[in-house]
Formats: sequence, C-alpha cells, structure tokens
Amino acid sequence: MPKSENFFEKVYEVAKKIPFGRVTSYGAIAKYLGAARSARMVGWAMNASHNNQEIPAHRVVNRKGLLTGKHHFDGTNLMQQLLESEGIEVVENQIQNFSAIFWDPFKELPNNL
DNA sequence: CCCCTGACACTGG
DNA sequence: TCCAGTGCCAGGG
Repeated sequence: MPKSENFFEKVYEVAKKIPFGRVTSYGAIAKYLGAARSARMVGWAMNASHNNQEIPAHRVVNRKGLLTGKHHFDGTNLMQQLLESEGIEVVENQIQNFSAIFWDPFKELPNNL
C-alpha cells in the first residue's frame, strides 16, 4: 500500500473521534489535517475505510449536510438509518438542524495530530 | 506518462 | 444549503 496511508490514518483518527449523535464535514477534517483543499481525499480515505470497522463514515457528510456518500453503503438508505439511530434527523438525504449537530474538530479536539 | 474520475469546497452570477 | 465553472490531490486504466 502507498505511503499516503499516513494521511488516510489521520482521517480515520479524526473520524473515530466524532461523538455519538454528531456529524462533521469532509472539508472540516481536511482543514484540520492541514489540507483544506483536499476535502476530496477525505472522501477517498472514507472509501478505503470500509476495511476499518471502527470508522463511523456515516457521520461524515459534505458541508451542506447532504449524505452524498450514502451510495457507498450496503443498503440504499443504510447511512440514513445509522444517523437516525443516533437521534439525527435526516430528510431527503439532508441532515436537519445540521449546524446544531455539526462537530468541529478545531473546537472539540485538542491540537494534537 | 497522459487522461479521467471522485463520499468536496469555493467563487461568481 | 441555487447553479455552473474551477481548483484541489491521488489512484487507476
């Protein structure tokens, strides 16, 4: 595997720290890792996160709160089900009250990593 | 090595 | 939180 896994691991580290019932965005994670313009890479990392059972990929959405990645889950609406099971309201692939449950790594996480 | 694609974000309209 | 266009980095063919 490529050395880029290092970047992937960082993404996983942050993703794993997302609290129950909260969500964050690809861009937020990317920015936290010092790669603000590499939000796509976060998505790519999530793609590979299927090997990691501990990664709550369903808690990561785009900046609008849209479940753009639901397509990559087993079921058509599995991602939504997972979020709803955490008390997150989802309508038409969009997280309701997104700004309220949004989890900002900069605010909630210490400056490690 | 070149070209396309991708679970995104930003800017201008 | 529209829409279209552009930039970004990395992987795969």
